[in-house]
Amino acid sequence: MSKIDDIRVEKRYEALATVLREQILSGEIPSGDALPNEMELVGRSGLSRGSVREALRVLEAQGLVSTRVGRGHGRRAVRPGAEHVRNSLAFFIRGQQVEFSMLMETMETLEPSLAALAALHHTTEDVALFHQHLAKVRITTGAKRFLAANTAWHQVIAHASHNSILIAIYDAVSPCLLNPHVAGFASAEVREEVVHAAERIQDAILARDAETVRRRMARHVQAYRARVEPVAPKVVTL
Amino acid sequence: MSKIDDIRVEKRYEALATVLREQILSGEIPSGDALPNEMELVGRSGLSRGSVREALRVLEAQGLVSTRVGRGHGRRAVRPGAEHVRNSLAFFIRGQQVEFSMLMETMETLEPSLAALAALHHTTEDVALFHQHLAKVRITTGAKRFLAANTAWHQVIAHASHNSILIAIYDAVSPCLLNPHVAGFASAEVREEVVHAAERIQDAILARDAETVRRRMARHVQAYRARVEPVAPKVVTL
DNA sequence: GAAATCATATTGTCAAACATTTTATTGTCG
DNA sequence: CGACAATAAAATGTTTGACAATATGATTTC
Repeated sequence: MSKIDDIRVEKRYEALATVLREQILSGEIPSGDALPNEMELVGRSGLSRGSVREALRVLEAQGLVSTRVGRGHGRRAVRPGAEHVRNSLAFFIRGQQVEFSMLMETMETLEPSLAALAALHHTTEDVALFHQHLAKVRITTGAKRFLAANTAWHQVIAHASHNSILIAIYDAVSPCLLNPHVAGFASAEVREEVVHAAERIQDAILARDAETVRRRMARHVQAYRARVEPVAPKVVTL
Repeated sequence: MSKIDDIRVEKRYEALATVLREQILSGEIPSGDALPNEMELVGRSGLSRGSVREALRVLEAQGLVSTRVGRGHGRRAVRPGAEHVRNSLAFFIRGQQVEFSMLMETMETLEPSLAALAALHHTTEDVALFHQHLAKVRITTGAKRFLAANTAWHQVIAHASHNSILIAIYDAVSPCLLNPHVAGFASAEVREEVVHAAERIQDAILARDAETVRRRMARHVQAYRARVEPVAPKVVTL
């Protein structure tokens, strides 16, 4: 006998969710447009209100609709954004008890590429942010605030890549690295070293020299890892 | 007046979902364990069954619980896995009308790193799969099947990195590149070139020479991009 | 015309029943 | 005693109907 296993009948609310999801993702219901209200969907689908609500709840959890109560409101279709990717990645990282070294590998993968892409794609608005944030890093002295400023600069670089997929991933992973590592930035020496590296990276970005950017950022992240990994907990708890 | 805007009262079912989600992610309810059944939760939470069900539906959509009906079953806690990340990334890519060049940038970021990590972390089981899949690529001639075999080989390399974060992302993105590009692999010349590149990459992986692997894979992916991008549609439709 | 009031549309919540699915139990027959 | 069939039970799925909460739109009042 061949597999007649796992036949999983589709539940009614699932079927409705699937239909609506397809309409949203295909653009048949454009992003921002109102969905039919619950009673309307009850009428059209033949399901009860409870089942309709479960379908809508699923879509909401998947980031495809947003809900507001009150006259004139209701539910709108939403294009799933970076926040949602961030969420599910965060669940993954927490749930899988991901090791710190794995996060660092991910950063070593992402940051050089993001910076290289920033070198290629950055705009004049990006440049303004570069200078603004690097200046902030230069003048910040406290370990904790220095780390925050430095992180913000990295963020700005990442966003200048204008690659929303990589940005979404970066935004999901980078917060996981912030907790315990303040200590590594206590000394003025280390801070000066970091500022110097950032300046050289930013210079190369402004010169649109992608390969130099990639090399320098790779070294920078490796240095960060070498400084932080001995102190960091093995498993990320978030 | 400061912001008293967007006060968003938390709905009751949301509150319950949050509590249960925290219990699952923290490991208080270990993965695989049964959740309390609906009536039990009704009793404990004071909510109605409908609200309890909406909470559970949300968690299910977030990949944190699985449901089976029938005596002896019910709901189990689940550690959110790669499939869920894949899903939400797929929604993002579809919904945002991502450009093809952005996908290629992502692959150019991921593949060299994945291969380099595979060089460092691969096991003997991985090696067996390497040989097996590369052999398949060598002997496959049809354009379509060649592309499939080649993709499978890349997949094996990626998984040998043993970095589940990067693997999840890779698995989400790589299927988006499969549709239209079969034509690029029609000629025997191209196929031979690809096989040769794969062999050299695999040799370096087996030699655990990560930097050589990274360089060769980077070139390989760039060549792929150069071959495919002129033919590919600008926006990914999936 | 501005402010207060009321009406209405929409989602949120509760309650109780019945349907469906799947296992566990029991009972019957050989 | 064991295999198989019938039945009970436990869990989620679905329906129906009502009322609560919320936020806007319409109306009245001054």
